[in-house]
Amino acid sequence: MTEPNKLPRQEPRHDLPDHQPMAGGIAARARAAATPPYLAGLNPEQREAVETLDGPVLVLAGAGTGKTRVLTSRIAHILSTGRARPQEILSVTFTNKAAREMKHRLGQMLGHAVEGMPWLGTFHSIGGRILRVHAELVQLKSNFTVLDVDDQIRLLKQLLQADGIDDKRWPARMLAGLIDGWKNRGLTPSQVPSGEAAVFGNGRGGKLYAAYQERLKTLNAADFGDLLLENIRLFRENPDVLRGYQNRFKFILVDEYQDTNVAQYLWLRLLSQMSTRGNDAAVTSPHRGEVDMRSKSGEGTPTDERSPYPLPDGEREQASPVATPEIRQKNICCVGDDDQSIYGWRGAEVDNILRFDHDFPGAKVIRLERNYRSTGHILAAASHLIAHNESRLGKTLRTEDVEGEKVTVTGAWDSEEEARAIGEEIEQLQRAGDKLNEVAILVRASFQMREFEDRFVTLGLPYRVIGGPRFYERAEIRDALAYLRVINSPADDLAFERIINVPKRGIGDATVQLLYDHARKQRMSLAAAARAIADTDELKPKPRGTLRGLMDSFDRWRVQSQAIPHTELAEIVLDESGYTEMWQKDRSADAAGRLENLKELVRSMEEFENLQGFLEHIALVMDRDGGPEEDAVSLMTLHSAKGLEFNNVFLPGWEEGLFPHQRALDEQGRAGLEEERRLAHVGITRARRRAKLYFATNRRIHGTWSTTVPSRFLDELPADNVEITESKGGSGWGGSGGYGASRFDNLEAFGSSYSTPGWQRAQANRSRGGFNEAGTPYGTDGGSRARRAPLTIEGELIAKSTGTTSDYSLGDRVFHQKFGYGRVVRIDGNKLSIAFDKAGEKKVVDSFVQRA
DNA sequence: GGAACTGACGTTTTT
DNA sequence: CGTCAGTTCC
Repeated sequence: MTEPNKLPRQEPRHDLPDHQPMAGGIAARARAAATPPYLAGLNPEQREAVETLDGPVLVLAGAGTGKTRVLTSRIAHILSTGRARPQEILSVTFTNKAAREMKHRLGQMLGHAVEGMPWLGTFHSIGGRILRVHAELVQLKSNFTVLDVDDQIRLLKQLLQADGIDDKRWPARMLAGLIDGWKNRGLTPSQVPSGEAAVFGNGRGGKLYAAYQERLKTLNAADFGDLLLENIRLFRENPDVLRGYQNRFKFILVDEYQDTNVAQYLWLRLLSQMSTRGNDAAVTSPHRGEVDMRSKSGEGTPTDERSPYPLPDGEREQASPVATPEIRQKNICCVGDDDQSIYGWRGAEVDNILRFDHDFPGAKVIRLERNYRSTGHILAAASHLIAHNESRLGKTLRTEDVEGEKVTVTGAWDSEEEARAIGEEIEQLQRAGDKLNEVAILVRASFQMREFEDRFVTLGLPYRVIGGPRFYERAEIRDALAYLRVINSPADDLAFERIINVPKRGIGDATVQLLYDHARKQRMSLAAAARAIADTDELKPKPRGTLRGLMDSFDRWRVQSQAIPHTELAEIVLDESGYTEMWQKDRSADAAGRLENLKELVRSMEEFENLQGFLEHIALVMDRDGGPEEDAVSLMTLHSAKGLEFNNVFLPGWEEGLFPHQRALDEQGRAGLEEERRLAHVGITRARRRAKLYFATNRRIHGTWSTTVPSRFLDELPADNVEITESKGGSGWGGSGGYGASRFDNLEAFGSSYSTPGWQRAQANRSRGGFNEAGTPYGTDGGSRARRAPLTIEGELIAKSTGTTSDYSLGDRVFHQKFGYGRVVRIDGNKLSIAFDKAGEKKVVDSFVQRA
């Protein structure tokens, strides 16, 4: 497993000599005659998916059916039958995590490291690699910078300003979103439909996109979308280059195919065609039929009108709906599950997987339907639910596991009670000996997490939040990287601008503006302008001196960078720039974590040969993950739960408007609803032994309490596999509603089942137009016991055991990793009530705070 | 350069 | 209602 917060190893270079001499065909075949170990234990479908090497293959792998196993076994099979050498296999995933997992498992399977699999990686890292080799063909240099979202937006802001566009009315963020969307769909500036380009900035959207692209070239930079889009352009404009890659890759494997966007599809399409000499068939566009699967329901929501593939002009097929047979498809194998496509809102096209056999004629479709994860009731519930979707290829998951416990549905009065009930159930599981690591709470929206965090802090129940900002998105990491970028590439204006006054050194907006003007006039980089200005008297002495000092520092660092190891350089830079000091002085709650992150950054640099190599990979390859494996409940969104599994899964918030989310319904109509339903399906199928669903009758939305209606998804569950239970949190919701068509779907039906004092009290509160937290003291406080396990968020400690018993007294000033500073206002055993300066009053177990 | 105020916003998130 | 970013004011 990866070490906590470690970067993955540097991707092996693709020009390594073959270190693994492949056996010739005969020997390999002889060896394959006996069942090789990697095939043993596969079920017939899995085996077929592994052994069908020729032609396009789509493996529809339902949740828990051994998807990764099939992929890795297939690679092992290709290698050991001698059909291809490691460097002839292109294997793409979406996330670094998935890529790492595959490398890891492949290594285990083959019994040695997979250094020889240079083309196993994410779409973006592979696209980026190819782009670096041929950078000059797309007007870049091979050391181009990969911009993160923040850089992107700052760049766009500059363009908007230069164009005199009010960025209140037309925010840069919005334009970034549009451009991203266009790139996801494989559209270069000239290919964006004019109507769409017009929606931004009074018709200037398209021009801005073009200007942005141009500016990127000047800066020798590419954004994430470019890594694919420019790759596609590279292939289209340079058939010989494309042919080289087509020849190289004998086999293509794609993971999570249901999440591919149009650009990724186009890229795969280009690479998967057999290279054809002397005719450009190989570089023509993909072939798409006219049938839109989504239209089959005849539902007329306007959102369904959007064309499934707005291909650029000249790319559209005239009449032939099917790919010309002369274009032979390579051995491409896509693995995915249409029922787990949950990234449509981000450009993923479920249609890619739904139309696979159309796009890749003659494709063999193999269904993996045997689930090795969940018990019978859970699987039945999930299957029944997802069967309500129309746009799906259809699979029937089955298990040979026991029936197990039924899926439970529990109603709670409000979200607070929901959290309390779940907290208690978790404690009960814990008492019964279950590991907290085997417990997950999966929420639809991250705001739901808060209630659980508060509750767990009170209970002293260790938890960790999965997701949130990635390592390289953190301000301190980007700042540090910016320094290194400027050293590496003095013309990196974006990086220079980022740190010119970080830490604060008295170079204000006025100075920066002056630099800008000068840079533009003289057509030079900002850093060059800074140097020039520092030699004139355009600036007051103070900023002038500071600026000169900064430039001198960069000169010095740049000289040093030639002589000393890059990790050492990084330490020197962080130290001499005053950056480390800035955080050391900072008294805020997360300063310590930031310093820790900086250390981790430096440590991670060791994995790379030099600064340049580090910078080239960092934007693409760096991610969170790992973290100490203390026993703790996992708290995350449904989206980030994909691919994970737990014995016990709690699914709160199953209410109309929240889940399915109103916005998905409003903006995407039926397609949106179906994606939400897939999300529900993903959620339930994460569970091995227990899946527990909850809904709250009242939830605070945007500050005001509103009454909610249980999710329609609850009604779509099969009665036989579901048990309706009473909330253990107190007032509870009686299960008297019974089964049938409207178990949950109308408020009266279950509202009437309330008869507890709690409900009445709340009812009274509601008639007053709302009620506060103190007004809803339902149930009892869960058994609170101090636990000594440290808490982590993404590997950062948020609470540490002090090892001492409660010896705080009233009025003590304390510090809490999550809530910051506060004062003890009440003591109840080992539980303290603390009035936090920022977070308000909270009950906290004493071991979670330290003296300030 | 930092505190204090104001206004907008309030799903999901990888690379 | 609460947060956060952006702005203003000292």
